[in-house]
Amino acid sequence: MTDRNGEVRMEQQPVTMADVARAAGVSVTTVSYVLSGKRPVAPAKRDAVQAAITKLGFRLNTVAQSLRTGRSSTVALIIPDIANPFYAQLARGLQDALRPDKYHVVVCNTNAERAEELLYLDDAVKRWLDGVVITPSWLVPDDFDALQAAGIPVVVSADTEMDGLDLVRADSQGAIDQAVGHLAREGHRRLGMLVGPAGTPAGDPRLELYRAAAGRHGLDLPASLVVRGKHTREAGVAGLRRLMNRKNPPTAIACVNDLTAIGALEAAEQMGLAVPSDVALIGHDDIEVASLVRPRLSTIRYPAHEVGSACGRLLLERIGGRAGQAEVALRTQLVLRETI
Amino acid sequence: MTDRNGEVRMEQQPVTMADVARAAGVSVTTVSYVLSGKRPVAPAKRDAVQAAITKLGFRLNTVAQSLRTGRSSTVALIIPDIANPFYAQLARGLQDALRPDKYHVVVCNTNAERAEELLYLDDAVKRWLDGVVITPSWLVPDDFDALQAAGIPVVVSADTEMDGLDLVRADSQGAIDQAVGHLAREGHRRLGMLVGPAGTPAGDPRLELYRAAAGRHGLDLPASLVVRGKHTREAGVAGLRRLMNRKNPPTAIACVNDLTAIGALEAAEQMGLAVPSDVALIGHDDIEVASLVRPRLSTIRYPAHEVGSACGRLLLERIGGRAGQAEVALRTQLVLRETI
DNA sequence: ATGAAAGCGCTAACAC
DNA sequence: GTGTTAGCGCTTTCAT
Repeated sequence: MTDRNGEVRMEQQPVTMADVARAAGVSVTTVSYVLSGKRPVAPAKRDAVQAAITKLGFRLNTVAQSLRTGRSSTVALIIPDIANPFYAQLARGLQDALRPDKYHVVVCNTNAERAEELLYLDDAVKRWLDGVVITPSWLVPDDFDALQAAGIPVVVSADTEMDGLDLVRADSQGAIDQAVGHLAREGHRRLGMLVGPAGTPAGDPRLELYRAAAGRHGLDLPASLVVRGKHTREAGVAGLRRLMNRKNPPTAIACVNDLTAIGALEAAEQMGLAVPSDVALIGHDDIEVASLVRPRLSTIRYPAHEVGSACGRLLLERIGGRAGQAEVALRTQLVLRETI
Repeated sequence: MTDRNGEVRMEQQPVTMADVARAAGVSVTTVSYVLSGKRPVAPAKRDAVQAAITKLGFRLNTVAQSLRTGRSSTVALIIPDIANPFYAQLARGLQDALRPDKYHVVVCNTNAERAEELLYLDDAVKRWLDGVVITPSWLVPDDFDALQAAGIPVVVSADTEMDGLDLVRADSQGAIDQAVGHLAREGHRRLGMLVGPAGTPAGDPRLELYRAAAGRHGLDLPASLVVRGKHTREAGVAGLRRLMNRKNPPTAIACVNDLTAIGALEAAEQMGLAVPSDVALIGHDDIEVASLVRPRLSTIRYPAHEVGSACGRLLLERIGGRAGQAEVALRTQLVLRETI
């Protein structure tokens, strides 16, 4: 390699503990213990070691440490897409919770594909990661067997329980009920929904919640008015078009998240439909853009950053060895803006 | 730990290569080579090894591999904040470029603080990361000496060259010139700017570009009209307020990025100022929300995803051992919407 | 309070 | 084509 002046430079040999020990006139054991503080060291030697460390520019080799201890100080965050603002916020929350303990977090994008999810789980055991937090799109509990066998704690962030795994969720039931109640009062009778694939954590739970609320408030949410798709803006535009082109379209549409709702908003505008007078629209998550679009999106606030940090704290407990299954449920909240 | 049924379960011993070798009746060398393919192995033994691997559920221990080879297959992405959509996009681009090679990327949020930046750089050498891509807020070339000494490739994503380091940038000069030209034609004469701290890669370059363009087109960009701050929405609202409360306010404001521009937009609305008739506003980056706010934000498109993947490709080259300094410059482009 | 030494699981000379 | 073996740099038991 070349340095800043274009001259060839040797890569320096890394300085090891043995080097420090030699320079300080002590054993590597002593060096190790001044670093870890796990056993008392005579002040004189302590100082000698510190001096040698700074003089030589020694840095503890974390991978050797990991090989020895079996702990890597890194956790994986496995999500559909970091470019989705919801997950970016969640990632931030997780990292904030983990930083005091100096964990690294590697973020893994699955594009909501099962193969990718599996691959990253496998990676986690191969790399001896200390934990994983995941928002699964297609995984079932059995898929985590290898992790469990390897003793790697998993916390899942999802709406719905995954048999035996730690869970961080937000309970949207109350907020959804309120939203649907509001719709009913506004005179809506036919509700449509844009949601994820059937049979997945990303598809069923929110739909069920809306279905139940619709029943309670006397709205119709017929199967013909639920359209399945990805959780993207594009899916939102496609979804609204399909719904509003039905012979008997809904007057209100619930969207699985804000991204799809925003797509729906665009599509409505393109079709010349006014929101909420021609179609009411409701999102989920309350990502930042929700309040930036016009009309401002009514949505169900799902606190991504808090979810992330809750996942982090739970993970830390598990890594620390505290066993047992936990389910932490965050508060969700209807935020009424201009689209319903 | 407890398994899904609540029963206590032992953590299984990891299966090692030695186990596989024993089961297959070969040496660990052979196992290693069937895995790496770095030397031919007799088909019969190959099959025996494969069989043993699947039978025992063996997984290569990556950290042992790293200790031995000195390569960790992970790189760091060091940025101010993953919750900023621009960086989230960049992260995605980087990951997409790196995935075929199975690199892990750990994302590190610095909050644009020098201490954090330094800390993560140090981490990179301690963990023997294979490379780092960074958008520095405060670092100077000397800060990278330890990485260079350790032979860890660095690519920086910034507007301005950092002496001796690989750089991925976009050249905004042309687009900024166009934007300012447009402003001049619209009759603007006093231009203000919201920008980062002086003396930093986040502060100076874009300001200089605007200053030069202003000069060329006969606009004034006096020091009294440049306000320094963070690159956040909040800084945007504060900034616009300060500027528009001057005795002699600007008629147009250039913002260092879209987030601040959006903050400015909000502040303008709150102050009852119409955009662009009372103040024209221009952003930078063209993150997704730019086209979602009303009025739609005119901005300079800086392709985050492409930048990220360019960083990834460059890093791969360097890790592969190709030396030399590169500077890749992406295309930037004025996108005219409704705010200027 | 300190040190010697045995590995953690793997790779890659170096023999054969 | 295959195996033996010496480490990579650290932690930690065991002895002193």
